[in-house]
Amino acid sequence: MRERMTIGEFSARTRLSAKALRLYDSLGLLVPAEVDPVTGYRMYDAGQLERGRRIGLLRAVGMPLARIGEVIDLTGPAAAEAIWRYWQHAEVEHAGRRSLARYLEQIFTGGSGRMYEINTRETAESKVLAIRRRVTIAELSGFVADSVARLSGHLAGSAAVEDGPRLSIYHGPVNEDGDGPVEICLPFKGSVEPVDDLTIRLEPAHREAYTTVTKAQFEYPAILQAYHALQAWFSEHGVRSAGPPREVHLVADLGTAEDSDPVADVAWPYAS
Amino acid sequence: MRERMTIGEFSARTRLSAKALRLYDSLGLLVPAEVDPVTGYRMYDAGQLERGRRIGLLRAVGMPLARIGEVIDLTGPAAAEAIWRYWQHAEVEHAGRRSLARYLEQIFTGGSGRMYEINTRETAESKVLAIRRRVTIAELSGFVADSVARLSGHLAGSAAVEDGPRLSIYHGPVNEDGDGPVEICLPFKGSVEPVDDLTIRLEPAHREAYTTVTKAQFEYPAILQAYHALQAWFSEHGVRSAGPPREVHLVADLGTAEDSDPVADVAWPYAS
DNA sequence: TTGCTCCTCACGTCACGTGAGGTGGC
DNA sequence: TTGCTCCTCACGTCACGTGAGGTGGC
Repeated sequence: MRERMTIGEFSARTRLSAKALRLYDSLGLLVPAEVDPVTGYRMYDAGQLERGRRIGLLRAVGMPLARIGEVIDLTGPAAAEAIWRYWQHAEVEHAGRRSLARYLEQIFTGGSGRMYEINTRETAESKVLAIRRRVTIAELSGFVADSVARLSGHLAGSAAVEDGPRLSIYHGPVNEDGDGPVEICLPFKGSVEPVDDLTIRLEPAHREAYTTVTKAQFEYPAILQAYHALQAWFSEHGVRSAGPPREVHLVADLGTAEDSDPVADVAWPYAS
Repeated sequence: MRERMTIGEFSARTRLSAKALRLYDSLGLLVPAEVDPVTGYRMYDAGQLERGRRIGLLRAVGMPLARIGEVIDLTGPAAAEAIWRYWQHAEVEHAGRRSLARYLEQIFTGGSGRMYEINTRETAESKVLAIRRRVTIAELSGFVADSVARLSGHLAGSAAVEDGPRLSIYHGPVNEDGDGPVEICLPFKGSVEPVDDLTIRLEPAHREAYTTVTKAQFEYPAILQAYHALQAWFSEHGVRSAGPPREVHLVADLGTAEDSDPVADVAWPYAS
């Protein structure tokens, strides 16, 4: 005979609340071994205790229920990799927040915040091959990589050649769960036909302020520091932004860069 | 003349959404310089941009709006300390999650999980002076410290003496935002009068399984590992818990302990 | 007059906690 | 028969996003 228990006992033995258990049931994440069709009473099997406890531990690590649903039935190396990947993401986010927290201490104590050196330059008008989409933070790095590959692939099969560093232009705010239109641009010389959602346009000449960031400073949310430093610089110098901010890619492949390597300029067009 | 702008422009220049700005207004966190009494249009002052940006940065660090409300008007060392304290808390939490994530990789890959050595022992019946309350995770360490001070203070002024290590007994689950009754107990010899919410009771003799944890393993959520290891041990040995789990304090002052110092036994009474 | 921006509800998200009001099992 | 446990709504929390339906300003 298998050992059966009510939700109350199962709750005590897994340290999950009854409310949480009912939710996991309705989501199909942890379904009682038996539900009385008349009373609706849930009966759990002793063999389900370990699954319940694992769900509780994964929640304590911060994993959302949907993700837990994908992970909970894995075993062996597949399970280890899924958890490791989730955790690496959490580590990167945490490192970004740490960097921002330090920067905030600087700002609030009135430290002149000279952690970012700001320079200015003129850019010339250029033709760009571009793709634009609304993405969330989580999709961003994948979108940039895919887009660069598609755009440079298309250029390679044409009568045009790349001419200048690649750009990510942020037409709206991109943060935790909000999304904004992001445009990836490859400046080129020669001529190229538009195809599918790839467009061709002129990026106008302008004056911009910029600061160079390292790979560690380039991840969200640490990257916000650079934006803030540029905005502060605008205020100090009595100028105003004159277009969406952009990231100017200094390296082709982020994967091979060290945390302390400069990988991009964060640049913002401005006018008096 | 001060420079005034609509919510749309203020939104673009702070990269905060209009929805967020309306929320901050209603919370009194960032109130527009002027609101048209007829149309309800919000007009912001250029001088408010920096405040808006700081709120955005603090949100990106993960600080809740209520906390931001307490911090945003601070300057100098007071501001630095407030941010630092918040961040230290985040660091401790993150370290706990990291430890849990490693443990989960172990469990899921079927690693026998021998990260915690489990032993058993018999405990004798003892008189305890105790205080019990429902607390959340955030209040827990303060509650333990205060309670120990109150209980030992009361014992010091009586005809009794402490007799054995101090206990924290968890009568219900304590986690992120849920709370469970927690009881702090000081075993003693002699006699003592109950006062206010301090009670005197017998802690019964029992057999318990236990594992010793270091200071690093003692913080939530890393501490969940020890509980899980004990539960797994129960399953392996075909026994059942016979009372609420407890933490047996091995050191008087956590503050002076190193991360790798053993500071407590996590113990759980059981029966066949 | 036509877009564009702004306004205020109201509902959705996520993972539950907390009653309310009612019933089953010992 | 009396508590205790269990059940299902329904609403609250947090920090917004996303329409719906309506209006102001150029």
